[in-house]
Amino acid sequence: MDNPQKKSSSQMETPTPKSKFEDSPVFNYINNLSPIEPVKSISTAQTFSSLSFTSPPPVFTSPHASFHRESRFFRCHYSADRSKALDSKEEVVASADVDLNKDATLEEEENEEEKASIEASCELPQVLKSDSQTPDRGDSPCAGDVVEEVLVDPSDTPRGDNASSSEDVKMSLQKVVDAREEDNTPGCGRLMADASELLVFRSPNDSEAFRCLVDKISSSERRFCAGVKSTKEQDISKDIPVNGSSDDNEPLAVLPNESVSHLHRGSMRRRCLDFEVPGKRKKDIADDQQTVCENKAESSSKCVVPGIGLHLNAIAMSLRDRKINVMHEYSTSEEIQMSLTGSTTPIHSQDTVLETLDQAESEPGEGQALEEAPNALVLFEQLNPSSLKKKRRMSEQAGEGESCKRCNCKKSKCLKLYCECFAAGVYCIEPCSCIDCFNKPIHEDTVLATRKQIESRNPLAFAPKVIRNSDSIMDASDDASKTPASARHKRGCNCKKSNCLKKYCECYQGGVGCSINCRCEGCKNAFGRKEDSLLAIMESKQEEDRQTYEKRTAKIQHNSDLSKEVEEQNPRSDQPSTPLPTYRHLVVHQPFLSKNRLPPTQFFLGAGSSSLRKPDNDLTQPRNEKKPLETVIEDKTETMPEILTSSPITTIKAISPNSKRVSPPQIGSSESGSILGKRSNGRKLILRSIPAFPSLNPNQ
DNA sequence: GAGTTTGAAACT
DNA sequence: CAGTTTCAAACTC
Repeated sequence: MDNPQKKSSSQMETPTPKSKFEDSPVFNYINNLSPIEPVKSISTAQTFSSLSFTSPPPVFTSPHASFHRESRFFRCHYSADRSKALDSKEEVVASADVDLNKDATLEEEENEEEKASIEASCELPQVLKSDSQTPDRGDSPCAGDVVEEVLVDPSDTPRGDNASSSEDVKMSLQKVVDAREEDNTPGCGRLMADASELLVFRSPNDSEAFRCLVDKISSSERRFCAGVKSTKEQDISKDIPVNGSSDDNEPLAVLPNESVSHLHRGSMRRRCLDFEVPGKRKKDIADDQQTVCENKAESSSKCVVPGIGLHLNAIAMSLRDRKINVMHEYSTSEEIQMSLTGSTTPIHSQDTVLETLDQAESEPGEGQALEEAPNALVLFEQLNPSSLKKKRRMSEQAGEGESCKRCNCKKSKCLKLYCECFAAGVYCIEPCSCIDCFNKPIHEDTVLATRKQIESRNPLAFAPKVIRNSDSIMDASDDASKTPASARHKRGCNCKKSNCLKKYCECYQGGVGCSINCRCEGCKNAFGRKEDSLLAIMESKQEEDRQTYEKRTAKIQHNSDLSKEVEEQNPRSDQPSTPLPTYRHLVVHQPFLSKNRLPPTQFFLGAGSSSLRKPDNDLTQPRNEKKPLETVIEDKTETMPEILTSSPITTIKAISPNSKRVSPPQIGSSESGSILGKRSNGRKLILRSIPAFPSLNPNQ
């Protein structure tokens, strides 16, 4: 803690380069906008890396799916806080230097206090425990641990008192900074950065903490952070520099405290905490607002949310469930916002984002994860509700006496998805009632290996089970988004007896309606029945079809008119005489598409070709159908102009899906009798005809 | 708190 | 891929 020398020595290298970045307004701006960037850049840029990198991939990367979502989310909050921070940024830096000494003296005291408070809380034990339990990692203690503690702190502190909580956070941050100063360990910086960002996101209240952290960091690494950090709170002490999370590539010093954890562990724990924290926070908030005095509840609240997947699922559910009530209980919108934006979720999201990012990069194939990410707000909702849910559950099950209960595994050793903690990507903690639990930092290797194994089996095993439709995805089917079931369960449920009206149903539990993917029987899901979703899809499909049809017809007519004009103007012997070639050409193109993707039957049935698409990833069939259809249609429309230009009108007519409308009697002359016949029916016919073409062409 | 029900996860 | 078993949460009493 006391050695500025160490830090200075270790940090010296980085500062100069960083300062450059920091100086650039663009860099700052980017940082403000997306916390992810800075962190990532750090990790990559870092030379220390090994540690920093190792941490992310591990077990608790599960949240990956939410990547986009979170990024967006962050942006929102971030921007808010950051804008403020930007203003004060310079001040902060300056102040940081000044405060550095001051903070150092106070840090130890604060640390002790924090520890005490943390220990008191349910989760805290876990963190500390993990540290103590896992001496093996002790080699590389890093700020990450501290960060975790910090995160825990907020949750621990009763929410009612924002100021107090923020103070705690601050304290913890300072602590982190101190530790960091002391620590030379490389790679920790990243964690720090994450933590700082997380904190920022966490809640407006925490901003103070941020500042503190920044101050310290800046003090220790002023050059480093100077440009980067940023967020300062408007109201509260502006002097405190907000830390640029990004900054901290520097090696972190080893933490003297027990709390100091190894790098890996730090990351692991941090994640765990992240998940939990949100829940805690929310719960705390709710408690505070509802009843200031519910101390017991606090403990339970601390225990909060188990896992991402569960979170997501449970969240929505909990929201709509009773938990919603809790939300409403927030006296002011501000509070809600705080809880949503600032408080816990952000942290999750942060981690999630990072993890997601990593995964996304590593796993290009997982579009789902990205798709899932869509709405930060949604994520919030999900996360918060889950926390609420958890809270409720804990309070109910555990009762007040028991702090927090989480999993209750007896045979799975908490190394299977049966375990809520494991599934959520978090370590089991004391509140868990599990037996022979291996889901602990001590068994990190085992946990990672198991997780890896499970992921190998199912890459999305740790992804959120409930997928919110992203805008992009939804675009085609806005209707779906409008429907109550804009979000869907990843795989759908398989309920037989619960009618999707109980939490046995994952869809219901996740607060989402059942979808095509569900194999449930007698679905009565309050959030949307499977049948409803089907109907909605059909309707949307029809609507789309109608629109596309209209568009097409209009286009076709327009094209036909043009072509006619062209013909009249330039009567060519070539093309007019040989409509077939062009025709074929077109045909080939279209047929190919249709052939590959759409079975003729589908076309017939699904008049609404494109509309079918369902927002959710799930609808395998609808999606497939839709895609092909869309492509076909587009191709047709797009190709039309070419055809027109190069070929006679007749060909165009024949080709056009709308041909029936265009209804050119002339075409009949050409070879494609079959085509014509098909054509007569309009779109469907055309599509159907498409497949035939390929075969014809070769022969001819 | 114990027992039952339920459906996901895991296994075959 | 389907059927069965295992598992732990959700639920009931």
